[in-house]
Amino acid sequence: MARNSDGNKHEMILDAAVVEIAQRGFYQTTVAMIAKRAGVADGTIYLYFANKEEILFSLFDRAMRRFITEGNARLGDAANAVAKLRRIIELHLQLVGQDRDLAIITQVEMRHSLHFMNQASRAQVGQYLEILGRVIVQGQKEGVFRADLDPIFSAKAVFGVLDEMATDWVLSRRNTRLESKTGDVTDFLLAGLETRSRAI
Amino acid sequence: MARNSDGNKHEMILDAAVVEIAQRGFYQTTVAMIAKRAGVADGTIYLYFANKEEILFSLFDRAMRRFITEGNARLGDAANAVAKLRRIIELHLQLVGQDRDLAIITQVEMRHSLHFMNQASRAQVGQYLEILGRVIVQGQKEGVFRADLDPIFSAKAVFGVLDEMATDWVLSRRNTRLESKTGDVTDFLLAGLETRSRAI
DNA sequence: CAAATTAATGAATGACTATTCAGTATCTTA
DNA sequence: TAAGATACTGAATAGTCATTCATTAATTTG
Repeated sequence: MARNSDGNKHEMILDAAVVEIAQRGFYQTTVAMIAKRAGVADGTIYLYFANKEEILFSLFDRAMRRFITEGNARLGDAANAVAKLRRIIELHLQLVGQDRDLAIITQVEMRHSLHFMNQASRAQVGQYLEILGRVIVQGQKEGVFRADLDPIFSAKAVFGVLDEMATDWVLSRRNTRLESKTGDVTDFLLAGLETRSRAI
Repeated sequence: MARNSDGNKHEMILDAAVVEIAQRGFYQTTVAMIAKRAGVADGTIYLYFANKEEILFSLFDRAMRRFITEGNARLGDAANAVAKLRRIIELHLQLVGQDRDLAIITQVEMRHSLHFMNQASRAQVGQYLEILGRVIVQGQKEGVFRADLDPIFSAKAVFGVLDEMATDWVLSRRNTRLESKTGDVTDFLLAGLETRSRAI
């Protein structure tokens, strides 16, 4: 047999990897298992990826690219900082909550090594934190966010809350939707960020 | 040779494991490496632990026991909810920030498998979340925390911020102290929790 | 002090699995 | 349609490492 008959094998392998790794974890998943689910021979994996670890890296890349594309597409119009922050929270929970297997990998599997966290993952998270930071600075300029907050710190705090919600959702067996936390999160974070002049 | 000449071997092995696993990650660390650093033979490890994974579990247990002991010892006197929350934040950052190797393990290495996260780790985090939740309920009864917040949600949000600070600290090479974030965190979280009646 | 008991050793085992590569099938081109 | 290129296969390889256990050493007991 030969020749890419149906779909893109690269994609098919990544899709298979998501399912297998989510189920068993990266180290318990063998290359053979991924190959089997993808419907290719073991050796074929190595025509598309240099080694097993690169599958994980590619997985993260693909997810992050989608995340950013989708994000940009849906964030553009938001005018003020509060609207932007609302949108980011909504988007984050929506996108992570969309695919549980992928979420297992980003929230759990991918954090398994300093090496990895430093290399791929944190660089991307860093970009995300920068975007958040800029929104916070904007809000401070608009006078709606407290001026005394360190934007870098605040960005991390926001990310921390979102990330914990995501992890909690992944680990809970219940059949809730992650999106359902959007209101609570927005409420809590805005309370922490906004100036009190508009108080109740 | 024989007979526990110097210290408790169980402890010595765990101490060695912390260093080795922090350096290389759990899967890159061999039992032989741990044995070597602990100054015992490979086989000796198995007189104290059923298998390699149990070393990781025990590590977490020991850390958590210390965390709780220290916590109880230093939390007892705090009277109102705000004081308690301040103390918890301070304590969390102080205890995690005390030992970087251990922090690498709790913040990174330990999160590498759903299996583990479900079993050991999350059960303990659950207890911690309960304590936080109770403090928040107390604050609501005292009238200082917003009554409309879901305590369970709020506890997770608080934990999320603390956990993100810890992870960020572990992954940053800079020589900061984690404790130095105490003020910012307290400030941010109280703003999110407190009623606005006491405004500005 | 001679059994008997306990603690520890570390070389050998056995299982596992990432990766390779010689071979096979399909497709393209001239 | 024959030769060449391309894509894929999957059995074999080679290395790694958790775990075992026969043996040795120290300690205790009678």
